[in-house]
Amino acid sequence: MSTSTASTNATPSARRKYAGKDAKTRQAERRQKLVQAGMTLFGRDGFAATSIDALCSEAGLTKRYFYESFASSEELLTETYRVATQDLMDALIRAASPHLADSRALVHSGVEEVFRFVRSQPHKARLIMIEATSVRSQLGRVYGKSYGAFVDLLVDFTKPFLGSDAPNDTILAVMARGAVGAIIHLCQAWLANGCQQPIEELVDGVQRIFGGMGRELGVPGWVDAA
Amino acid sequence: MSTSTASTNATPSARRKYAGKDAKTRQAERRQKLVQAGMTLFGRDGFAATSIDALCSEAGLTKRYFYESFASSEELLTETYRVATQDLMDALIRAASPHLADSRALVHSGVEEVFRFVRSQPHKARLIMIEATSVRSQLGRVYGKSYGAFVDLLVDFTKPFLGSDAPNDTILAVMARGAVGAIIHLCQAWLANGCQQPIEELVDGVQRIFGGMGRELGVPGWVDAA
DNA sequence: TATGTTTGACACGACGACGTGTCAAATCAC
DNA sequence: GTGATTTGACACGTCGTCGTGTCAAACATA
Repeated sequence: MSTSTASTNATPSARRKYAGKDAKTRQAERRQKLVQAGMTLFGRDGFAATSIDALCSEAGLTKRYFYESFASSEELLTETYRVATQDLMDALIRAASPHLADSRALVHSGVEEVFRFVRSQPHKARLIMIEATSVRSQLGRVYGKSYGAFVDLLVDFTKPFLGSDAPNDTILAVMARGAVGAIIHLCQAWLANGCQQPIEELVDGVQRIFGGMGRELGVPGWVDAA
Repeated sequence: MSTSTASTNATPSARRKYAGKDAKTRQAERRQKLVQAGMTLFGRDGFAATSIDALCSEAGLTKRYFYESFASSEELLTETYRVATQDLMDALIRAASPHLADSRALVHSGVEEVFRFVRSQPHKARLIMIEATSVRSQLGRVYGKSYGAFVDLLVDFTKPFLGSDAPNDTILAVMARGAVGAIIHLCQAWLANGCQQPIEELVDGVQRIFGGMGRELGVPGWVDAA
């Protein structure tokens, strides 16, 4: 498929090793390098301002190897976004899971982790929070799904604490979507200002929003607290 | 300025009327047409997918007149965004101002109006809610300012109702920013699904978020209500 | 009607990005 | 060492957009 020579087609010596690595391994490493370059450039300059040549240059590869792994610039963006989102999701779960029983600590640790993530990996964050919303077609669907995953995560974290008079799932979903949106937008504004505002202030504000929602939903830890 | 003939420069006969209209009037009308075309195309196809030729074609003008009013595609986008945002702001104030005394009605009318606006003018909404966040440089600043205006509006609407134990302005600003972000994100998701979900559900969810925040802030109408 | 301005249509060169192709150098297997 | 293959560098043609320029037709004024 790669070369036009019809004779050496199947797998005669395609498994040759280079640098002690399998052909498949090398290919995967190149792909990995491209995704990494995508993190840097898409996150720093934005999708529209990033050319395939620039990506290859950043990855230390040539265009040939770009098209080996991706059919278009947007395809790389989609994969890059997927990886970045997964990273955030992992970090979030890792930070929050020790506090599954305490709703206040759960919110605090989760929210704080998001802002920490944004500050420590601004490129990745920019990709997730800003660049993703803009690009149409392909990424649109991926973004929708991924965004929904965070909403679902929030709902899952919340459900165990819900009171008996909580609203139905539809309204709950709207609230969760709004809550995720609030955090995303705070991150966007924060990034736009170079993450200058102290994290504590942001966490405090978000926690009050969540606190209000917690009261609204009859979550035990919130209803009586000041 | 327009032609290079240095002789007819000042205002010898530049005030000639065409179609019964002043030169300045015609120029303003052309500019207006371009802004309208920007609403349609930027809002429908996105900034990246909209060429200057397409804008001129949509406006029924030629490129000459584009550069007469704008130096670049992004300059038109900025102006288009400014107008669209102003429209939303006006609609919002118009809908909310009859209910300045009743915090519940204020929130309900305001939030409902936003969703109504989005559904009735999806292009404009897409421009405000989605396209604006993506484009860098010029628009970045305008977006920040405009977004801040909505946040300020919300704070202004809220302040009269605040209890004595309300948090300081910094935290209040974070909460307001988050609240605006929640609405924007709900609109984004709503738009992505073709505005299928009933407005009442969205309004209900947002109102519960605001309700929680109202309780958190000690707003009279919210603290005791179910 | 005659004149000069405004307008619209379109052509032009420049530029950058894309996707493909070529070719020599580096590298491994035998 | 020899041959085959992977790799990197780069050239090429194509395309779309940009910004400017040209030119004839339409039109208002005298």
